[in-house]
Amino acid sequence: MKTLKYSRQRESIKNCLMNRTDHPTADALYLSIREEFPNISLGTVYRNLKLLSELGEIARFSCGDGSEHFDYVTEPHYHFVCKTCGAIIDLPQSLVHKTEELMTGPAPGRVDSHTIFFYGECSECQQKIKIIC
Amino acid sequence: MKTLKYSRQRESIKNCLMNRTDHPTADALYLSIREEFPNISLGTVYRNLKLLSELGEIARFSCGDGSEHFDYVTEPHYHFVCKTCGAIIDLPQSLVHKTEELMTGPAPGRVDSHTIFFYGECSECQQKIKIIC
DNA sequence: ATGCCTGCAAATCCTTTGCATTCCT
DNA sequence: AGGAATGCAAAGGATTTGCAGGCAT
Repeated sequence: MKTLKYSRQRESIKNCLMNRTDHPTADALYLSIREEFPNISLGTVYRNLKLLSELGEIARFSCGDGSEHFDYVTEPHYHFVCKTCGAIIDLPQSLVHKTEELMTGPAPGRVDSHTIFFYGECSECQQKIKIIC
Repeated sequence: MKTLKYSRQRESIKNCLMNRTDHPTADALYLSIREEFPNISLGTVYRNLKLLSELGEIARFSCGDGSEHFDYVTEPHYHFVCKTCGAIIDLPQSLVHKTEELMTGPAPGRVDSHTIFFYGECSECQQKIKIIC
């Protein structure tokens, strides 16, 4: 079993992630945390995020925008990704159960988990006036 | 409208991708193509894959393993990812229609598309004897 | 005191880009 | 000829890692 020793930095990373619902990247988290710990290093943020996701305390996923995102919510759920502003929004968990029923079908092996990303435009962005270039 | 001038390299990239069902990365494709074009450069492969995916001739996705994968099949379909060997296997298109019905529900905006990744272990890997370290 | 954790910087991996040259049309 | 496309190498962004010193137990 892995031994984890307390560290203020890791504590603050967990807290920061817990208080956000925007699924930040390592760098976004780093920028927030620097307000409390001006000396924290990006490497420490990466190291702890990796550690915590390996322990299953947080979730990690990539939605295709080039960097990894992190989530304090580890229960299975889906995400909506706005192509315009990049927002990542949680979808209700009830969808997961319905989807699981669908794939009890023809999987080429044992399925342990699955993720869904929906891509579109969030309602906020839809309301903005579009400038045609 | 974008003008595309013929090039042997791009032709070979398309052909190579068409003949594979393993959803290669840019680098994997590069290694294959080098057998026919020993002088092709990795940059050219990346440039053409980017171009072709922007034109919608091929599909591009990331499944969380750190690099982008490419697919000659552009019709919507889902993927099964083996956690053990990394294989990426196509799932039947029929699932897509069923899933679309599920999310006509509570999306926080306009949904244009979606992707699903199933993670597990493919039947081949399941059959292999596991060595306990 | 021991060993995990940190900050820093260098290293690595993946992808894009600038430039001079070559290849299509 | 003129404009794309290429090869090469350098640059860029994201993430990991090596190391010496610091902190928790």
